[in-house]
Amino acid sequence: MNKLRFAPSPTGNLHVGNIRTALINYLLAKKLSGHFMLRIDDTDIERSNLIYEEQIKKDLVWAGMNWDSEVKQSQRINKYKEVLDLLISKQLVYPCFEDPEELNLKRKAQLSSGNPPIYDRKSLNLTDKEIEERISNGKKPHYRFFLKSEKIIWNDLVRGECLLDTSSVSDPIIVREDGRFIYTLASVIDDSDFKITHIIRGEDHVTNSAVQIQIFKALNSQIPQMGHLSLMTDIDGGGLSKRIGSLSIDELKKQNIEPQALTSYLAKIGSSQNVELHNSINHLINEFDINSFNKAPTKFDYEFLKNFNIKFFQLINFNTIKERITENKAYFTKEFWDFIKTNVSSIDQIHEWLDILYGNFYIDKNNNFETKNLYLNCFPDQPIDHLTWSKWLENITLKVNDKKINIIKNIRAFLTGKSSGPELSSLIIFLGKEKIFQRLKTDN
RNA sequence: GGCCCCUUCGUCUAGUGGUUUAGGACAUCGCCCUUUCACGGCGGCAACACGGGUUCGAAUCCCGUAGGGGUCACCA
Repeated sequence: MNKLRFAPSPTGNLHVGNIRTALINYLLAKKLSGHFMLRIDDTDIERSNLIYEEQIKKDLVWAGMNWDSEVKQSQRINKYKEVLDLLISKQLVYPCFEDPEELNLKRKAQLSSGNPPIYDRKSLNLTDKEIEERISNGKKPHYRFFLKSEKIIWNDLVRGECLLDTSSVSDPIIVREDGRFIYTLASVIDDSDFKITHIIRGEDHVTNSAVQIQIFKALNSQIPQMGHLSLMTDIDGGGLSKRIGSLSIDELKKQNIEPQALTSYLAKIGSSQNVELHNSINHLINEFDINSFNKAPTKFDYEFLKNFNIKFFQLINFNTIKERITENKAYFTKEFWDFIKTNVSSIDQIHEWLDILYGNFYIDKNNNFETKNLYLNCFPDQPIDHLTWSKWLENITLKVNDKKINIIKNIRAFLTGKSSGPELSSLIIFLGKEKIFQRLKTDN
């Protein structure tokens, strides 16, 4: 059974980068007829917040992703402790006593003298006696995983063969001084216990992955297949993280970006597949190909998305869009949709047109009522059909000396209060005689 | 600064030494359709980061330069 996971930390809201990772994991899981797990990585209790957790779930659902199982790292601490003890007994993990300031200072010194800021393993040389001494003095240890010096090679699902020399990396801290577990270890334990088969995440995790491969080995666990997506940048090529705030899912919703538009874009960007609109996420699953992704960083083009989002309304099918209608829903028929869809670019606009045609739409009375009256008198005295419009227009032109285009503009304004919209020949049929008369009468 | 990755039209990309006047999609521009706007149809513009090699021949291989991204947390 193939099993993938999305593991957000509930320390903030989802942004486009996160949701792309979530989406690609989801799509690959479903493509492989596998299982998609949501794992809440809340080991950092200080920064984690239940509010974010709830919002993340809402956002995932909004985007059309449902998870098959869910787990929270904060509820697995006992398991982590067990594994830690095991690793300590195998001497793969060792206690350290430097405090953060000390490490920071050391790093800066290494950096300024042109050396890579790698931990010097000073605490590794501590004798048992020295360790006991520190502990009895009230000093609390944090723990590091001893990284064996080797070249780690894996066949990356998107980057091909990858190589990382662990001698260029510090022994990772896996337990903090206060006893809380760090992601590096917790994640491996979970991936191992829950039998995750594929780990797809951003390129920012490649070093982690190499380190974690060694931890998987230490735990005698099966190493999942790894895939590292290139990161998205902003349109100028700068890191996206710097502008996270403006690209939160919340903000996209406010900008009326439709979930299908977003996921259609995010599932294909950075790959060799063309961005096309899907009606349901199943289309995306069918087309998904992890091998089509490029190693080069991808620009997140918000203008593209906005434009694409407009197209959404031309291509989305009736049933999908109907679910989104909240007002005057009874009037939202297939006929109405086919009539209006090329003239709207947001749900709000659909609601507006429903109101114009069927609701208590208010029309400005500051119009020329002489003209209104004249037009009204020219209205063909017969049931409205597809010929009514040309007849009506003809009647008017016989009586007034005005360009047709002006008459058309006037009628559109009188009837809908707008300067553009769907063609009037159909519009008057939808509107009906009663409303037409009502809106042209000057004393209403 | 060390290490890793990347660099083809505005954007996402195809391209693995000759089939390439570098292909597609989206955007853009023009025309047609349309008694509005839009949709739709047709067409145009538009790119191999730079410099050296290797080769009969290089977007493609090698070296260098420049630029971008990532990472080097008691975050995930």
